[in-house]
Amino acid sequence: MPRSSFREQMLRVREDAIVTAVNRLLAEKGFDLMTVDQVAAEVGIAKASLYKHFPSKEALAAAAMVRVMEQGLQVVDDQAARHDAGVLDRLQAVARWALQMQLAGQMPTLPSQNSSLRSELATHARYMDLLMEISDKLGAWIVEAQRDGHIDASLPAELVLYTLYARACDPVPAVLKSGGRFSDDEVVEWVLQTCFSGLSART
Amino acid sequence: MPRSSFREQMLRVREDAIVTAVNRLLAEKGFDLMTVDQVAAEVGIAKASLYKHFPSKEALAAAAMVRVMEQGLQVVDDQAARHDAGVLDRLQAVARWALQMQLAGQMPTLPSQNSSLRSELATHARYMDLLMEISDKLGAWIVEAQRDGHIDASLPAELVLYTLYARACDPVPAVLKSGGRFSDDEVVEWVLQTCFSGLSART
DNA sequence: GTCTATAGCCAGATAGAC
DNA sequence: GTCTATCTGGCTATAGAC
Repeated sequence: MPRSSFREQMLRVREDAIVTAVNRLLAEKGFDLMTVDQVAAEVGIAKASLYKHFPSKEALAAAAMVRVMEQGLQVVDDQAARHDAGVLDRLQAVARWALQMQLAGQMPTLPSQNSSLRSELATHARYMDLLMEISDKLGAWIVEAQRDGHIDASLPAELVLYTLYARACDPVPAVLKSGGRFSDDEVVEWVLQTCFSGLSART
Repeated sequence: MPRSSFREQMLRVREDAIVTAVNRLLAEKGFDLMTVDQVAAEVGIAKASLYKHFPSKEALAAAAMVRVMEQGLQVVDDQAARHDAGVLDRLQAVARWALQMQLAGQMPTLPSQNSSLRSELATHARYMDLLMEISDKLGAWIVEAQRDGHIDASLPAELVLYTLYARACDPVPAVLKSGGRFSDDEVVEWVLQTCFSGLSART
Protein backbone atom coordinates (compact mmCIF):
# COMPACT_ATOMS: atom_id res chain seq x y z
CA MET A 1 0.00 0.00 0.00
CA PRO A 2 2.19 2.87 -1.20
CA ARG A 3 -0.61 5.33 -0.42
CA SER A 4 -0.23 4.84 3.32
CA SER A 5 3.50 4.26 3.45
CA PHE A 6 4.43 7.84 4.27
CA ARG A 7 2.07 8.00 7.20
CA GLU A 8 3.25 4.64 8.35
CA GLN A 9 6.84 5.78 8.17
CA MET A 10 6.06 8.84 10.26
CA LEU A 11 4.36 6.57 12.76
CA ARG A 12 7.36 4.31 12.97
CA VAL A 13 9.73 7.24 13.40
CA ARG A 14 7.59 8.64 16.18
CA GLU A 15 7.33 5.32 17.93
CA ASP A 16 11.05 4.84 17.54
CA ALA A 17 11.64 8.17 19.28
CA ILE A 18 9.35 7.05 22.09
CA VAL A 19 11.18 3.76 22.52
CA THR A 20 14.51 5.58 22.51
CA ALA A 21 13.36 7.85 25.31
CA VAL A 22 11.96 4.93 27.29
CA ASN A 23 15.20 3.04 26.81
CA ARG A 24 17.26 5.92 28.12
CA LEU A 25 15.01 6.54 31.11
CA LEU A 26 14.87 2.86 31.98
CA ALA A 27 18.65 2.74 31.93
CA GLU A 28 18.88 5.88 34.06
CA LYS A 29 16.19 5.31 36.69
CA GLY A 30 14.64 1.90 36.21
CA PHE A 31 10.98 1.06 35.69
CA ASP A 32 9.52 2.15 39.03
CA LEU A 33 11.12 5.59 39.09
CA MET A 34 10.46 6.32 35.43
CA THR A 35 7.19 8.21 34.94
CA VAL A 36 5.13 8.38 31.78
CA ASP A 37 5.19 12.17 32.09
CA GLN A 38 8.97 12.10 31.81
CA VAL A 39 8.77 9.97 28.68
CA ALA A 40 6.28 12.36 27.12
CA ALA A 41 8.39 15.37 28.03
CA GLU A 42 11.53 13.80 26.58
CA VAL A 43 9.79 12.92 23.32
CA GLY A 44 8.11 16.33 23.25
CA ILE A 45 4.52 15.16 22.95
CA ALA A 46 1.56 15.02 25.30
CA LYS A 47 1.11 12.10 27.62
CA ALA A 48 -2.23 11.21 26.09
CA SER A 49 -0.54 10.83 22.72
CA LEU A 50 1.76 8.22 24.18
CA TYR A 51 -1.22 6.12 25.08
CA LYS A 52 -2.35 6.15 21.46
CA HIS A 53 0.85 4.29 20.61
CA PHE A 54 1.27 2.07 23.66
CA PRO A 55 -1.56 0.94 25.93
CA SER A 56 0.34 1.04 29.23
CA LYS A 57 3.56 1.89 30.97
CA GLU A 58 4.41 -1.80 31.00
CA ALA A 59 3.97 -1.93 27.22
CA LEU A 60 6.42 0.97 26.89
CA ALA A 61 9.00 -0.92 28.89
CA ALA A 62 8.36 -4.10 26.96
CA ALA A 63 8.95 -2.28 23.67
CA ALA A 64 12.28 -0.99 24.93
CA MET A 65 13.27 -4.45 26.11
CA VAL A 66 12.32 -5.97 22.78
CA ARG A 67 14.44 -3.48 20.91
CA VAL A 68 17.51 -4.01 23.05
CA MET A 69 17.11 -7.76 22.74
CA GLU A 70 16.86 -7.47 18.98
CA GLN A 71 20.16 -5.60 19.10
CA GLY A 72 21.58 -8.29 21.36
CA LEU A 73 20.44 -11.03 19.04
CA GLN A 74 22.12 -9.19 16.18
CA VAL A 75 25.37 -9.14 18.16
CA VAL A 76 25.04 -12.87 18.77
CA ASP A 77 24.43 -13.58 15.09
CA ASP A 78 27.35 -11.36 14.10
CA GLN A 79 29.57 -13.41 16.36
CA ALA A 80 28.17 -16.62 14.96
CA ALA A 81 29.27 -15.48 11.51
CA ARG A 82 32.88 -14.99 12.61
CA HIS A 83 34.97 -17.91 11.45
CA ASP A 84 38.20 -16.74 13.05
CA ALA A 85 36.95 -16.92 16.62
CA GLY A 86 36.33 -19.68 19.13
CA VAL A 87 33.21 -19.95 21.24
CA LEU A 88 34.89 -18.29 24.19
CA ASP A 89 35.76 -15.25 22.11
CA ARG A 90 32.18 -15.06 20.94
CA LEU A 91 30.77 -15.26 24.44
CA GLN A 92 33.21 -12.58 25.58
CA ALA A 93 32.25 -10.33 22.68
CA VAL A 94 28.58 -10.55 23.63
CA ALA A 95 29.31 -9.81 27.28
CA ARG A 96 31.54 -6.91 26.22
CA TRP A 97 28.71 -5.44 24.18
CA ALA A 98 26.35 -5.63 27.17
CA LEU A 99 28.87 -3.96 29.46
CA GLN A 100 29.56 -1.20 26.97
CA MET A 101 25.83 -0.58 26.54
CA GLN A 102 25.42 -0.38 30.28
CA LEU A 103 28.28 2.09 30.75
CA ALA A 104 26.91 4.19 27.90
CA GLY A 105 23.59 4.47 29.76
CA GLN A 106 21.74 2.55 27.08
CA MET A 107 21.01 -0.74 28.79
CA PRO A 108 17.49 -0.73 30.23
CA THR A 109 17.28 -2.52 33.56
CA LEU A 110 14.37 -4.60 34.74
CA PRO A 111 14.29 -4.27 38.55
CA SER A 112 13.56 -7.94 38.91
CA GLN A 113 10.86 -7.56 41.53
CA ASN A 114 8.03 -5.68 39.82
CA SER A 115 5.14 -8.07 39.45
CA SER A 116 3.00 -6.12 36.99
CA LEU A 117 5.91 -5.73 34.63
CA ARG A 118 7.10 -9.31 34.94
CA SER A 119 3.68 -10.78 34.30
CA GLU A 120 3.21 -8.54 31.28
CA LEU A 121 6.59 -9.54 29.87
CA ALA A 122 5.87 -13.21 30.46
CA THR A 123 2.87 -12.92 28.13
CA HIS A 124 4.71 -10.83 25.55
CA ALA A 125 5.32 -13.25 22.70
CA ARG A 126 8.01 -11.30 20.87
CA TYR A 127 9.93 -10.68 24.11
CA MET A 128 9.80 -14.31 25.14
CA ASP A 129 10.79 -15.48 21.66
CA LEU A 130 13.85 -13.24 21.65
CA LEU A 131 14.80 -14.28 25.16
CA MET A 132 14.63 -17.93 24.21
CA GLU A 133 16.44 -17.54 20.93
CA ILE A 134 19.32 -15.70 22.58
CA SER A 135 19.42 -18.17 25.45
CA ASP A 136 19.48 -21.13 23.10
CA LYS A 137 22.33 -19.77 21.05
CA LEU A 138 24.41 -18.70 24.04
CA GLY A 139 23.61 -21.98 25.76
CA ALA A 140 24.95 -23.96 22.83
CA TRP A 141 28.21 -22.00 22.91
CA ILE A 142 28.50 -22.53 26.64
CA VAL A 143 28.09 -26.29 26.33
CA GLU A 144 30.65 -26.32 23.55
CA ALA A 145 33.08 -24.26 25.61
CA GLN A 146 32.66 -26.67 28.49
CA ARG A 147 33.24 -29.68 26.25
CA ASP A 148 36.41 -28.07 24.88
CA GLY A 149 37.67 -27.30 28.37
CA HIS A 150 37.43 -23.50 28.12
CA ILE A 151 34.72 -23.28 30.75
CA ASP A 152 34.59 -25.35 33.91
CA ALA A 153 32.44 -28.36 32.97
CA SER A 154 31.51 -28.97 36.59
CA LEU A 155 29.42 -25.78 36.61
CA PRO A 156 25.78 -26.05 35.48
CA ALA A 157 25.36 -24.40 32.09
CA GLU A 158 22.49 -22.42 33.64
CA LEU A 159 24.85 -20.84 36.13
CA VAL A 160 27.15 -19.79 33.33
CA LEU A 161 24.30 -18.34 31.28
CA TYR A 162 22.82 -16.39 34.20
CA THR A 163 26.27 -15.16 35.16
CA LEU A 164 26.69 -13.71 31.68
CA TYR A 165 23.19 -12.19 31.70
CA ALA A 166 23.94 -10.61 35.06
CA ARG A 167 26.76 -8.57 33.52
CA ALA A 168 24.09 -6.45 31.85
CA CYS A 169 22.89 -5.21 35.25
CA ASP A 170 26.11 -5.52 37.23
CA PRO A 171 26.40 -2.51 39.56
CA VAL A 172 30.18 -2.75 39.70
CA PRO A 173 30.99 -1.03 36.38
CA ALA A 174 28.89 2.04 37.13
CA VAL A 175 30.32 2.41 40.64
CA LEU A 176 33.86 2.05 39.38
CA LYS A 177 33.20 4.54 36.62
CA SER A 178 31.65 7.03 39.04
CA GLY A 179 34.95 7.14 40.88
CA GLY A 180 36.27 8.87 37.79
CA ARG A 181 39.69 7.29 37.97
CA PHE A 182 39.25 4.72 35.20
CA SER A 183 38.20 4.76 31.59
CA ASP A 184 35.20 2.85 30.32
CA ASP A 185 37.46 0.46 28.45
CA GLU A 186 39.52 -0.33 31.51
CA VAL A 187 36.41 -1.04 33.53
CA VAL A 188 34.93 -3.24 30.83
CA GLU A 189 38.06 -5.31 30.40
CA TRP A 190 38.58 -5.77 34.14
CA VAL A 191 35.02 -6.93 34.67
CA LEU A 192 35.24 -9.24 31.67
CA GLN A 193 38.50 -10.67 32.94
CA THR A 194 37.23 -11.39 36.45
CA CYS A 195 34.00 -12.81 35.05
CA PHE A 196 35.52 -15.18 32.53
CA SER A 197 38.50 -16.32 34.52
CA GLY A 198 36.00 -17.14 37.26
CA LEU A 199 34.15 -19.38 34.84
CA SER A 200 37.22 -20.88 33.21
CA ALA A 201 38.29 -24.44 33.81
CA ARG A 202 40.75 -25.06 36.64
CA THR A 203 44.27 -25.50 35.30
CA MET B 1 17.21 5.69 85.44
CA PRO B 2 15.85 2.29 86.47
CA ARG B 3 12.36 3.78 86.69
CA SER B 4 12.16 4.21 82.94
CA SER B 5 14.09 1.12 81.91
CA PHE B 6 11.06 -1.08 81.49
CA ARG B 7 9.36 1.36 79.18
CA GLU B 8 12.57 1.84 77.28
CA GLN B 9 12.95 -1.89 76.90
CA MET B 10 9.42 -2.16 75.51
CA LEU B 11 10.26 0.63 73.11
CA ARG B 12 13.39 -1.13 71.93
CA VAL B 13 11.53 -4.41 71.48
CA ARG B 14 8.85 -2.67 69.45
CA GLU B 15 11.36 -0.87 67.30
CA ASP B 16 13.26 -4.09 66.82
CA ALA B 17 10.10 -5.74 65.54
CA ILE B 18 9.62 -2.85 63.13
CA VAL B 19 13.15 -3.11 61.82
CA THR B 20 12.74 -6.86 61.41
CA ALA B 21 9.64 -6.36 59.29
CA VAL B 22 11.30 -3.66 57.22
CA ASN B 23 14.32 -5.89 56.71
CA ARG B 24 12.20 -8.74 55.44
CA LEU B 25 10.12 -6.56 53.15
CA LEU B 26 13.19 -4.82 51.75
CA ALA B 27 14.71 -8.20 50.99
CA GLU B 28 11.48 -9.40 49.38
CA LYS B 29 10.40 -6.39 47.32
CA GLY B 30 13.01 -3.68 47.59
CA PHE B 31 12.52 -0.09 48.72
CA ASP B 32 10.24 1.20 45.98
CA LEU B 33 7.73 -1.64 46.14
CA MET B 34 7.67 -1.80 49.92
CA THR B 35 4.85 0.32 51.38
CA VAL B 36 4.66 1.72 54.87
CA ASP B 37 1.19 0.17 55.17
CA GLN B 38 2.71 -3.24 54.63
CA VAL B 39 5.26 -2.62 57.34
CA ALA B 40 2.56 -1.54 59.75
CA ALA B 41 0.42 -4.56 58.89
CA GLU B 42 3.32 -6.94 59.37
CA VAL B 43 4.20 -5.45 62.75
CA GLY B 44 0.53 -5.30 63.71
CA ILE B 45 0.32 -1.62 64.56
CA ALA B 46 -1.18 1.42 62.89
CA LYS B 47 0.76 3.33 60.31
CA ALA B 48 0.66 6.50 62.38
CA SER B 49 2.39 4.66 65.20
CA LEU B 50 5.26 3.82 62.90
CA TYR B 51 5.83 7.51 62.35
CA LYS B 52 6.22 8.03 66.10
CA HIS B 53 9.27 5.78 65.93
CA PHE B 54 10.73 6.69 62.53
CA PRO B 55 10.17 10.00 60.76
CA SER B 56 10.04 8.69 57.20
CA LYS B 57 10.08 5.65 54.96
CA GLU B 58 13.71 6.40 54.19
CA ALA B 59 14.52 6.34 57.91
CA LEU B 60 12.90 2.92 58.16
CA ALA B 61 15.11 1.60 55.39
CA ALA B 62 18.17 3.22 56.91
CA ALA B 63 17.50 1.50 60.24
CA ALA B 64 17.29 -1.86 58.50
CA MET B 65 20.50 -1.20 56.62
CA VAL B 66 22.27 -0.16 59.81
CA ARG B 67 21.26 -3.35 61.53
CA VAL B 68 22.39 -5.62 58.71
CA MET B 69 25.69 -3.77 58.53
CA GLU B 70 26.20 -4.19 62.26
CA GLN B 71 25.73 -7.90 61.70
CA GLY B 72 28.15 -7.78 58.79
CA LEU B 73 30.72 -5.94 60.86
CA GLN B 74 30.36 -8.62 63.52
CA VAL B 75 31.09 -11.28 60.89
CA VAL B 76 34.16 -9.34 59.81
CA ASP B 77 35.41 -9.05 63.37
CA ASP B 78 34.76 -12.73 64.01
CA GLN B 79 36.91 -13.54 61.02
CA ALA B 80 39.59 -11.15 62.17
CA ALA B 81 39.77 -13.14 65.42
CA ARG B 82 40.45 -16.42 63.62
CA HIS B 83 44.12 -17.24 63.82
CA ASP B 84 43.91 -20.40 61.72
CA ALA B 85 42.78 -18.69 58.54
CA GLY B 86 44.46 -16.61 55.86
CA VAL B 87 43.03 -13.39 54.49
CA LEU B 88 41.50 -15.15 51.52
CA ASP B 89 39.57 -17.52 53.80
CA ARG B 90 38.31 -14.54 55.76
CA LEU B 91 37.15 -12.69 52.68
CA GLN B 92 35.41 -15.82 51.46
CA ALA B 93 33.70 -16.32 54.79
CA VAL B 94 32.29 -12.79 54.68
CA ALA B 95 31.06 -13.24 51.12
CA ARG B 96 29.53 -16.59 52.07
CA TRP B 97 27.63 -14.95 54.91
CA ALA B 98 26.22 -12.32 52.54
CA LEU B 99 25.13 -14.95 50.02
CA GLN B 100 23.49 -17.07 52.68
CA MET B 101 21.65 -14.05 54.05
CA GLN B 102 20.43 -13.23 50.56
CA LEU B 103 19.18 -16.73 49.84
CA ALA B 104 17.45 -16.79 53.22
CA GLY B 105 15.50 -13.67 52.24
CA GLN B 106 17.16 -11.58 54.93
CA MET B 107 19.44 -9.33 52.95
CA PRO B 108 17.78 -5.96 52.32
CA THR B 109 18.56 -4.58 48.89
CA LEU B 110 19.07 -0.95 48.06
CA PRO B 111 17.92 -0.51 44.43
CA SER B 112 20.84 1.73 43.67
CA GLN B 113 18.87 4.36 41.78
CA ASN B 114 16.55 5.94 44.35
CA SER B 115 17.76 9.45 44.96
CA SER B 116 15.73 10.26 48.07
CA LEU B 117 17.00 7.14 49.78
CA ARG B 118 20.58 7.57 48.70
CA SER B 119 20.78 11.17 49.84
CA GLU B 120 19.25 10.27 53.18
CA LEU B 121 21.73 7.44 53.66
CA ALA B 122 24.63 9.69 52.71
CA THR B 123 23.76 11.95 55.64
CA HIS B 124 23.16 9.07 58.04
CA ALA B 125 26.20 9.12 60.31
CA ARG B 126 25.86 5.64 61.77
CA TYR B 127 25.30 4.10 58.35
CA MET B 128 28.29 5.85 56.82
CA ASP B 129 30.48 4.96 59.79
CA LEU B 130 29.63 1.29 59.47
CA LEU B 131 30.13 1.34 55.73
CA MET B 132 33.56 2.89 56.12
CA GLU B 133 34.63 0.63 58.95
CA ILE B 134 33.69 -2.49 57.00
CA SER B 135 35.28 -1.16 53.83
CA ASP B 136 38.50 -0.31 55.64
CA LYS B 137 38.82 -3.74 57.17
CA LEU B 138 37.95 -5.62 53.99
CA GLY B 139 40.19 -3.28 52.02
CA ALA B 140 43.16 -4.09 54.23
CA TRP B 141 42.60 -7.81 53.71
CA ILE B 142 42.33 -7.31 49.96
CA VAL B 143 45.62 -5.42 49.79
CA GLU B 144 47.26 -8.10 51.89
CA ALA B 145 45.85 -10.85 49.66
CA GLN B 146 47.18 -9.04 46.61
CA ARG B 147 50.62 -8.64 48.18
CA ASP B 148 50.69 -12.35 49.01
CA GLY B 149 49.68 -13.30 45.49
CA HIS B 150 46.25 -14.68 46.37
CA ILE B 151 44.39 -11.98 44.50
CA ASP B 152 45.49 -10.52 41.19
CA ALA B 153 47.58 -7.49 42.11
CA SER B 154 46.94 -5.87 38.75
CA LEU B 155 43.29 -5.30 39.69
CA PRO B 156 42.42 -2.11 41.58
CA ALA B 157 41.56 -2.91 45.19
CA GLU B 158 38.35 -0.92 44.66
CA LEU B 159 37.25 -3.34 41.96
CA VAL B 160 37.82 -6.27 44.28
CA LEU B 161 35.92 -4.61 47.12
CA TYR B 162 32.94 -3.66 44.95
CA THR B 163 32.90 -7.13 43.43
CA LEU B 164 32.56 -8.62 46.89
CA TYR B 165 29.88 -6.11 47.91
CA ALA B 166 27.97 -6.95 44.74
CA ARG B 167 27.56 -10.55 45.90
CA ALA B 168 25.01 -9.27 48.44
CA CYS B 169 22.69 -8.20 45.62
CA ASP B 170 23.72 -10.68 42.93
CA PRO B 171 20.59 -11.82 41.07
CA VAL B 172 22.19 -15.11 40.03
CA PRO B 173 21.72 -17.04 43.30
CA ALA B 174 18.00 -16.33 43.52
CA VAL B 175 17.38 -17.23 39.88
CA LEU B 176 19.35 -20.45 40.23
CA LYS B 177 17.49 -21.30 43.39
CA SER B 178 14.11 -20.58 41.81
CA GLY B 179 14.82 -23.31 39.29
CA GLY B 180 14.50 -25.68 42.22
CA ARG B 181 17.18 -28.08 41.03
CA PHE B 182 19.95 -27.01 43.40
CA SER B 183 20.34 -26.63 47.13
CA ASP B 184 21.22 -23.33 48.76
CA ASP B 185 24.64 -24.65 49.68
CA GLU B 186 25.42 -25.72 46.13
CA VAL B 187 24.43 -22.32 44.79
CA VAL B 188 26.46 -20.47 47.41
CA GLU B 189 29.59 -22.48 46.78
CA TRP B 190 29.35 -22.21 43.00
CA VAL B 191 28.91 -18.45 43.13
CA LEU B 192 31.77 -18.14 45.61
CA GLN B 193 33.97 -20.27 43.43
CA THR B 194 33.34 -18.32 40.25
CA CYS B 195 33.73 -15.03 42.11
CA PHE B 196 37.01 -15.79 43.85
CA SER B 197 38.69 -17.69 41.06
CA GLY B 198 37.86 -14.70 38.87
CA LEU B 199 39.73 -12.47 41.29
CA SER B 200 42.60 -14.85 41.93
CA ALA B 201 46.07 -14.23 40.58
CA ARG B 202 46.93 -15.76 37.20
CA THR B 203 48.98 -18.89 37.62
C1' DG C 1 -3.45 11.60 16.51
C1' DT C 2 -2.65 15.62 18.95
C1' DC C 3 -3.76 18.39 22.67
C1' DT C 4 -5.81 20.20 27.60
C1' DA C 5 -8.00 18.91 31.45
C1' DT C 6 -9.29 15.69 34.73
C1' DA C 7 -10.72 11.35 36.73
C1' DG C 8 -9.32 7.75 39.92
C1' DC C 9 -6.16 5.74 42.74
C1' DC C 10 -2.68 4.94 45.96
C1' DA C 11 1.10 5.89 49.00
C1' DG C 12 3.51 8.91 52.34
C1' DA C 13 2.60 11.66 55.98
C1' DT C 14 -0.38 14.12 59.65
C1' DA C 15 -4.35 15.69 62.89
C1' DG C 16 -6.42 15.00 66.86
C1' DA C 17 -9.08 12.12 70.15
C1' DC C 18 -7.97 8.85 73.73
C1' DG D 1 2.13 6.08 71.93
C1' DT D 2 -1.76 4.13 70.00
C1' DC D 3 -5.54 4.56 67.22
C1' DT D 4 -9.08 6.25 63.21
C1' DA D 5 -9.70 9.37 59.82
C1' DT D 6 -7.89 12.44 56.67
C1' DC D 7 -4.89 15.37 53.97
C1' DT D 8 -1.74 15.95 50.12
C1' DG D 9 0.66 15.06 46.12
C1' DG D 10 2.01 12.41 42.32
C1' DC D 11 1.13 8.85 39.29
C1' DT D 12 -1.37 6.00 35.55
C1' DA D 13 -4.85 6.36 32.56
C1' DT D 14 -8.86 8.50 30.03
C1' DA D 15 -12.46 11.95 28.19
C1' DG D 16 -13.46 14.90 24.86
C1' DA D 17 -12.53 18.96 21.88
C1' DC D 18 -10.01 19.89 17.62
